[in-house]
Amino acid sequence: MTQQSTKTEREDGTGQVPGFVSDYLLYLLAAASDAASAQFHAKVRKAGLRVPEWRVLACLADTDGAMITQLAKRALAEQSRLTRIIAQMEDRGLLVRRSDPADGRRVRVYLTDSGRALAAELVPQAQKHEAALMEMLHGNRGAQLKPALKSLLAALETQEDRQG
Amino acid sequence: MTQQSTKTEREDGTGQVPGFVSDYLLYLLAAASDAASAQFHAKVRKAGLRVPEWRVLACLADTDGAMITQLAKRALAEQSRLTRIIAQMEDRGLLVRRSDPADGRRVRVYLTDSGRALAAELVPQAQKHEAALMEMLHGNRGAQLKPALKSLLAALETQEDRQG
DNA sequence: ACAAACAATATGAAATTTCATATAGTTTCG
DNA sequence: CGAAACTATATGAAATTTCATATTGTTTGT
Repeated sequence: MTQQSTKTEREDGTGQVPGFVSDYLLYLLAAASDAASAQFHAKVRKAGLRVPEWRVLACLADTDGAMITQLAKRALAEQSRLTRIIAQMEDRGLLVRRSDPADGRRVRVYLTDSGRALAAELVPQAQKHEAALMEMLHGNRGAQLKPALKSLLAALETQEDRQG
Repeated sequence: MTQQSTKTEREDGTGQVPGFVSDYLLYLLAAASDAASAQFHAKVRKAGLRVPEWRVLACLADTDGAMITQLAKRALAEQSRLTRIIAQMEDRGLLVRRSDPADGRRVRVYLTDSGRALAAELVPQAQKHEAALMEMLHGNRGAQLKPALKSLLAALETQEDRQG
């Protein structure tokens, strides 16, 4: 029996209780996402961006000229929120919006040189941070993490598609 | 440039590009967390709770009488935000706050009968939903997901501890 | 070609979140 | 003991987010 304390609670910060939450998949996902992102997100903020802005930047670095709706999905933000984030980023000169000549409802978003420069600075930092994380998981089950997550995402997308 | 497709874009909703983001661990974690939670969080809202409130409820179902700070960590919310969420939940009669007799700075939070009843309704629903998710991943790499996430969390906590 | 249905983005207004800091209680140590 | 340092929670004020819906543009069916 390692710790059958009669104390009311543990003093280890997270309040390590066995319970439901600690083994609940949605908690593990959210907590892991939070914890894993924390350090890098601090760098993002030092670079003058908030997290959703960084996400937009990264998405655009991958796919310049994306539509608002696509960006919202990819950057995990609700559409009206994304519209305003894009507006702010445009004000700061990181990107420009142009309506799609082929379909006037669509607004396409393009990085400016300044935005591209910022992306060129942050993406490698993100990759470096990711490498450090993977390194940290070495020997453990790190190698299985990404494939498992992709698998989950794929399954969920399939499900979504079936449901409309 | 890497992108030699002549098409302006893909039409599959997520804008499936190879790119950086799609294979980036922090994106996979955040996206998986989001997507996996979506359905259940809809149920939570139908039960009249917002997501952070549900988290608080679940945490308290595990560890009644937790402190604000502990709850904030566990429910993945910033302290001042949690304070206000707790206040709202108290107004709704889901929980009560009592200051710790042993240390007057601490506020301990206890579920009321009403709160406990709600938890007793939602926790099994969460478990059922989780089971469905795990089921969905069957044959895939589902079995490895939780251990991998726990491993990541453990590694990150260790790291945090080292850094203070 | 027209109206209805649909799709993409924008926006007002209320609610929430954040950030910095205030407040209150506790521990440390000279 | 008493002051300084610290810890836990609360709060004001600005900024952001959400929700519902408006606006604008496109497609479909007749």
